[in-house]
Parts: sequence; structure tokens; C-alpha cells
Amino acid sequence: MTTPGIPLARPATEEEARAVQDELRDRVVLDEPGPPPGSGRVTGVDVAYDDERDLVAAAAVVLDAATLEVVAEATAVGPVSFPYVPGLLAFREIPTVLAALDALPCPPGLVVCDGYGLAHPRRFGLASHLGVLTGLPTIGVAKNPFTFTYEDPAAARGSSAPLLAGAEEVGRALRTRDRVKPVFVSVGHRVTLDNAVAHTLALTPAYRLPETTRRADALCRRALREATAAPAAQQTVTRQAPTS
DNA sequence: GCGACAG
DNA sequence: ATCTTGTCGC
Repeated sequence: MTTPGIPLARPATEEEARAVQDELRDRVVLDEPGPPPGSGRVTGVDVAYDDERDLVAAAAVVLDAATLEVVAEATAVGPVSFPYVPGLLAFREIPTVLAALDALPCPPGLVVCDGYGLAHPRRFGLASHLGVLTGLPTIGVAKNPFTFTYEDPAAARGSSAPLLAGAEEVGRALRTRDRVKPVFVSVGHRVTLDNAVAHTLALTPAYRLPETTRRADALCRRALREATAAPAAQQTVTRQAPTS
């Protein structure tokens, strides 16, 4: 259901991984507005790790953008294919995330990643990478500012401030709840920054983090527990919400 | 050279 | 990310 137009690279070293990023970076599309917030479907993706057992579980949860109800979900489990290196997070998460997206019974629509897109040392974070590989519109919503700087946005939900790499705006610090630490939104692929911010606000009616990542986070943790408990169980699981 | 550093 | 109970507050 999510056909990659570009083969998945599996670099063995950090140097190779950086080269892959430098090569794919040009394919990012930044001049499309992206789907309008509040309509269609929005999918959250996230992963959970068990480095001891060499396991990574990914989840993709599709929500109706208007109601935020779960439409479908899928998970995938695989081996940890890359260590955590700041700036190379995508190589650790993408293989299993792609498997989960492929297991979905319907198109994902906009994909919301737990991390960065443009806000990245080489301007090619997880959300950008996933977008280029799948061709889907993507955005990144991170919980921390990484190495970037920002001035604290006003206290009211909806306030924002530029997320800066020097003088370059690579994203936005967005307050999704009154007086609560902001989230850090950046563009992935085929979506505008203003639109990414609007989507993030539409996805946070009750909590600091988008409903998409909350749902995906809970699901991948469950998938990891179940994979740990049932060694020879199936490698992917798909569920379609009942039509009503 | 040292420290910081999305998840 | 992950290790982890209770607890303060709305």
C-alpha cells in the first residue's frame, strides 16, 4: 500500500550513511503545500527498541484527520540495523517503519514522524528521508530542539517561534498546550512549514504531542512486548477498523 | 581536543 | 530510546 520509488539503502558505516543522505537530499520536494489539515487521513509512525535482544518494533496508525479516530494500524518487527548516532537516526528506524507502512490496508495520507525533517545537520532528517523513499507527504514533530536554537514562544497554545540553525529557519518551536514546553516542527517532504504547523495543531486538541505519535508510540511498545514474549510469532500484524 | 547531540 | 513508584495537581 506504500510503494517506494527508491530502493532502501543499508549502509554499514557512518560514512556511507552520510553519503546516502547527501545523495538523496536533492529529491526532497519543498514547494508543494501538502494536504489541507482536518481532512483526509493522517498517519503516525514510531518505533520502540530492545537493543539487548536486537529487536525494533515499528507501528503505523492511520487516523481520520477530521475526527482523529483510528482507521487502521499495522506493526512490523525486525533486527536493529544501525546504532543510534545523532544525525543518522533514519537508518535505525526506516527499514522497520517501511515494513509497517507497507502492511497497512489503506493509503497513509500525510505521515507524521517522531523526529525531524529539514531540521537536521545535513537538512535530511527522518521525515525527509521517509518522504523521499515513499513519495508520501511527511512532517517531523520532535520533542527536543536537538542542536538548534529558539526563543521561547508566548505561553498560549498556537504560539510559535522560529527554530534556527544560525540565521536559517529550519523549523518552528510550536506551543501545543498553554504554558507547556513546545514541540519542534519541521518539514519533511511535499509539505509547507506553515501547513506542517497547522497539521500539528489539528492533531493536538488535548495533549502536547500529536495524537498520531501518541497512538503509534503506544502501539509499537505493545508490539515490542508481544514480540519479546512470543519469539516465533508473525513478523507483521495488520488490523482494519470495523466499518460503521 | 572536548562536549553536545532527534530517538 | 530505556531503566522506573509514587505523587502533586487539575
